[in-house]
Amino acid sequence: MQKEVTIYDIAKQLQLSPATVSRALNDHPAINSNTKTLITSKALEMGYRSNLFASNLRRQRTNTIGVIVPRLDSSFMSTVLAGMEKVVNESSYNLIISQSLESVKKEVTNAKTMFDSRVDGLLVSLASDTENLDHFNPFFKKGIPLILFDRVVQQKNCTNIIIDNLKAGYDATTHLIQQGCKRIMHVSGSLKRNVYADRLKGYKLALLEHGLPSGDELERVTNLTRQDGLDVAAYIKRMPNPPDGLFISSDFCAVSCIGALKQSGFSVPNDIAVVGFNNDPVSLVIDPNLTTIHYPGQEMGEIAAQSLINHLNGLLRLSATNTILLNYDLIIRESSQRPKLS
Amino acid sequence: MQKEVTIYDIAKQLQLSPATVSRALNDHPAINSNTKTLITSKALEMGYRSNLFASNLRRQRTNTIGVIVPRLDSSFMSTVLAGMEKVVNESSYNLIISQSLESVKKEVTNAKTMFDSRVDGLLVSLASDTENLDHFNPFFKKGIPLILFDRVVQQKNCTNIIIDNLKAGYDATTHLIQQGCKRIMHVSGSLKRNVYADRLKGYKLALLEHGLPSGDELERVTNLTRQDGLDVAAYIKRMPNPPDGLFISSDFCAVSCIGALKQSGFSVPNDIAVVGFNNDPVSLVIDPNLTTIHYPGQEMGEIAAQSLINHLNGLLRLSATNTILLNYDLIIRESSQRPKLS
DNA sequence: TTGTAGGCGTTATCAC
DNA sequence: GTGATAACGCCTACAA
Repeated sequence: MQKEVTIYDIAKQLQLSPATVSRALNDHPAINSNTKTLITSKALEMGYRSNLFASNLRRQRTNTIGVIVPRLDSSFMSTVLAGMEKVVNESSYNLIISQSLESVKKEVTNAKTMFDSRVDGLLVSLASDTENLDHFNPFFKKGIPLILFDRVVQQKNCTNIIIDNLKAGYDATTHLIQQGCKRIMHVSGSLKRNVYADRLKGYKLALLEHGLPSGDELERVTNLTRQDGLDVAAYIKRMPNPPDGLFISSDFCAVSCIGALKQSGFSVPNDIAVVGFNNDPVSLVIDPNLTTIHYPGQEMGEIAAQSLINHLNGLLRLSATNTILLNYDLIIRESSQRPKLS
Repeated sequence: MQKEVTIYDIAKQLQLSPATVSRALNDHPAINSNTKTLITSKALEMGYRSNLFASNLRRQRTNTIGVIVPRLDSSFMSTVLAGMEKVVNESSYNLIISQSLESVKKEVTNAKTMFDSRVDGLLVSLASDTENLDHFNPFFKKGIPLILFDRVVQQKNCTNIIIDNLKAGYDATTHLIQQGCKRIMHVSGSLKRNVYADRLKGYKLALLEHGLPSGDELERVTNLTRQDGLDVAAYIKRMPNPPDGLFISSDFCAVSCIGALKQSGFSVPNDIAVVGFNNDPVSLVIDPNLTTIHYPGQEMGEIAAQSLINHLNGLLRLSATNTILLNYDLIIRESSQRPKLS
């Protein structure tokens, strides 16, 4: 365990003061560029690495950003985190990542841990049963910025980064309508979450505009698990008047539902056309390949992290009602394409 | 932005010295238990939270553990990380998580970041193309412990936490043999990684023991992607003498392969019985449900984290050649079950 | 453009 | 069982 090199060691070697070394390493403008290069090369040579803890202690900030997501095991979240990581690495911040596993309780614990770790800011996507942001009050009180992404809640104090889920739901449903569907069912997740509530609204709006039937028996609120997909299929089988179109707010659930529907003798897309959401890799595994909504996780992560960092560096004021909308794509595959009725 | 409460504030209020407060909060044995409760309750009342950075600076350790995984978007990794998180939270350590996205290059960068963050220890699962551990040399030189899990490399200095992949490969293959398969093919991932190399060995061993044919045309080394699954199916279709059993080292790849095989007119399991690996949720989506090997991610994460923490706390010496083996299960589902030939 | 000096909040060492 | 004090390594007024 050799001793760490400090700015004092560099200063001594170069006959300079530690202050100058510190400034040079932080690229302070008032330092002669010659001494600057001298110092940085010496630092490299000596294997110096800056001590974040001393620095953090002194400047009263941690250079750490906390991330709380519902789960890590989705390809979407993985790309979001990759995006955040990219931005954060370039800015010499650190990331602390934790998962709530869709439980408020764990989310509260995570928030507390983040608070105790004194993160400079927080990037959060809410658990499915989170009712409010009370557990983030300590952050608000201290003026620690919080950015919500994907699963958000409208609230002053925090920026939201989302896609237009209402419009996406509308587009998905409209696509089914254009394929000739007359009776379209929607399978949603917890309506506490904007992503699901908004998609449902978009679905309803599309139905309304085209004068198609809607109503409780065509709307299922579930947890969007594999089992829920199976249950929905069973439900459809029991329906006296089953739907000919199905919009499910999650690919994974959609895929398990399609499997069960096929087993029950339904043909997809001919009897029932299906659209999912998220463009999960599993959408390419199922036969027929699943039509779905794709949206850019990497970009969402980058923007969330960048906005937070800009705010922390004083380059951007996150105003109270700031919402950033990203684009999405409807990816049309076999599961929804029906022969044109002419 | 109200001011932070420090041990000085507590000390002043209680007419004690900061030293005593510090000791009490750290549960030092030489402190009167009355003063101890007095101090802790006062600390709570004043909303004190300890400053990790001052503490870290002073004790010369960071209380942070770094984790590098190939990808976050697998249900297996997600449970591993949940396990680590659990242990780490209970021990008041912090976790810094990053993904290499299966690239050595990124893994090297990640390692550097971890080094600069002065993690106390490292938990790593290697990228698919990592050749050696040179990029971890700075850690070895400094005596920073490194634990490898799942995707490991035998090397002095680091503990490995794995399942017996050879035996698992053997068991998977033997299961196919017991189902009556006579010509079994194996689809593997990069043989640089123990997990794939060992499963291949187990597969070969099982074939050898039962006098079944093996050879290059029955062994495919791939990246285990969706496309690789399709390619394998196409390859099988072209084979003059196709296999009647298929052991694929990843569920996701297996599932895409099954899809393509079915499209080519093969029946699974009747023409070809299939076994995957990892018990990914997708194994329950495909029809027929996929037989696979399950192993405990949560436990692997917990053990990895706990071992590291015990080592850091001096409770356990990670000896040079320490390998911890976990159990696994063969989960038999429809994809491999053939009618008994009697 | 560079140097001086004090302090960020803890904890470890040494006293008493 | 408790207190005084000196670091840990860095940054930043302020001075030169």
